[in-house]
Amino acid sequence: MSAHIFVVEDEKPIQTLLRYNLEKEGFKVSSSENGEEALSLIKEKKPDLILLDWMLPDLSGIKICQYLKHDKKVKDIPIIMLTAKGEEEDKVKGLESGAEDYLTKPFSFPELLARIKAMLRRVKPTVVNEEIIYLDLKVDRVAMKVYRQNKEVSLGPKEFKLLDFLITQPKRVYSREQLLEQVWGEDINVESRTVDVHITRLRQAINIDGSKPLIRTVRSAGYSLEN
Amino acid sequence: MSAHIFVVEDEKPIQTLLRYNLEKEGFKVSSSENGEEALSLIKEKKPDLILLDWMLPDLSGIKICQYLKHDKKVKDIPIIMLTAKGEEEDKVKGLESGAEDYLTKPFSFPELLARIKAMLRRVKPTVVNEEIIYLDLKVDRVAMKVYRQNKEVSLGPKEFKLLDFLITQPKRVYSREQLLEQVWGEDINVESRTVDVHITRLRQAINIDGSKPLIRTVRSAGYSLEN
DNA sequence: GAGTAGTGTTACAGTTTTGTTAAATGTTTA
DNA sequence: TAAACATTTAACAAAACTGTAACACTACTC
Repeated sequence: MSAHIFVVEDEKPIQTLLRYNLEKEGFKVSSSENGEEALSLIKEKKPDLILLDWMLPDLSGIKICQYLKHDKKVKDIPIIMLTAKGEEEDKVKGLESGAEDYLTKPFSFPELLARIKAMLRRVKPTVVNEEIIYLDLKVDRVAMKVYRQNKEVSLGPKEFKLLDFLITQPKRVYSREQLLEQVWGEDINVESRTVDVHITRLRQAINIDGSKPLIRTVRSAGYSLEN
Repeated sequence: MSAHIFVVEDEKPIQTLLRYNLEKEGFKVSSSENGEEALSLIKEKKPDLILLDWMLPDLSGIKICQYLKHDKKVKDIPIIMLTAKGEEEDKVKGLESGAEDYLTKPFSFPELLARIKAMLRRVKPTVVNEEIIYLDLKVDRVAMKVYRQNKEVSLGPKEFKLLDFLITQPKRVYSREQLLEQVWGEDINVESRTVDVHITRLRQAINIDGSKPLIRTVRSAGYSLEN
């Protein structure tokens, strides 16, 4: 259920505060301090929701909004604007340029949280058919199924999560620590060798015929999904 | 674009003002001055959007909201609350009870209009299928009947709701929490194991012959309607 | 009022999944 | 090449998860 939220906010303290609180609520958080960077990161990461500060040093919020709403790949990501107090004009413009909601600074975090939840609740059914494909491997996040060469393979929960995470950025090498944090959870305390064992199990599970292993070991660094 | 907007507002002058302005914008407008009437009219007319005053003589806005959001037929109609100034608490409650947005009185009409447009733009045309068919399973939402291989099977209310929800997106895996929220209701407090028991009962009920179970268990995740 | 259907909870058994350990295997370095 | 280091794998016991029967309770029906 953990949704991914992208925060565009140039004021460091606010950004930190938002990140801290959102992560405490179990959201995955990415952020950027300027518009240009935000645009490319958003297209790369495809978050589930965007918190967008209206006043930015380079691009204005309205420009970002318009830009995002004209890009097929990201136009359905809901945007909540954060505006300075009393900028009536801006709110109207913002909503007209495609933002889904706005909040006036200063705002209470519970209120923001309620808005975010309301938004995600409404939007989530739209996010159907999340399928990720890499080579002959397909992960269907909605049905929670994995296919290799169009044949379904059965994975245990951990194996599924592990693969699901690895496939989001194929070829990228993740350390055991990163995998533990992302797949197992930060708090949990598990030997780092455990990752190895699960990697082995995952390898066996997705190894239809005696073809390539599909998971690369990078000595003294970690693993990546790759042939 | 003529959408149909329903206004629930007990203060006559405001209602008149809203109606006048909305109609000038080309919307079709219906309205009601009290909660009870509103509920039945909304279910009858199925508007595209609801403007809901938070302070009403009989039912409170929050009650209306909850009521509407638990009624399958109207729960997807977006609601914009109109709250008195500074009722922070109310906003949060409102959004949590299912409202999509709110506006604080006094508000400017352009702003309201922008909100309405943003909301309508976002909301997908709700497909209210009267009959949903998946494989040899048919759910008739109007008659509240379920057929398997054209033979009627009798389900209890909960089982019906459960199946009705599962069939809206076959193959999609729902967690026990999601099922509790959607089928039982958010506020209600029920053990999550209860879902298991009802799944078992539903399985037995729709299992005409000794064929496939039609409901898949996804260990550590939830259930999906699937063979 | 007794009888019935529908619900929610609990307990138990059976199964799957998981983390750990230790030995085996592989790779780099001096 | 040997020593040092890193990864793979099998085995096993513990933990987690699920299915279902049994039971209690409620709300209705006749």
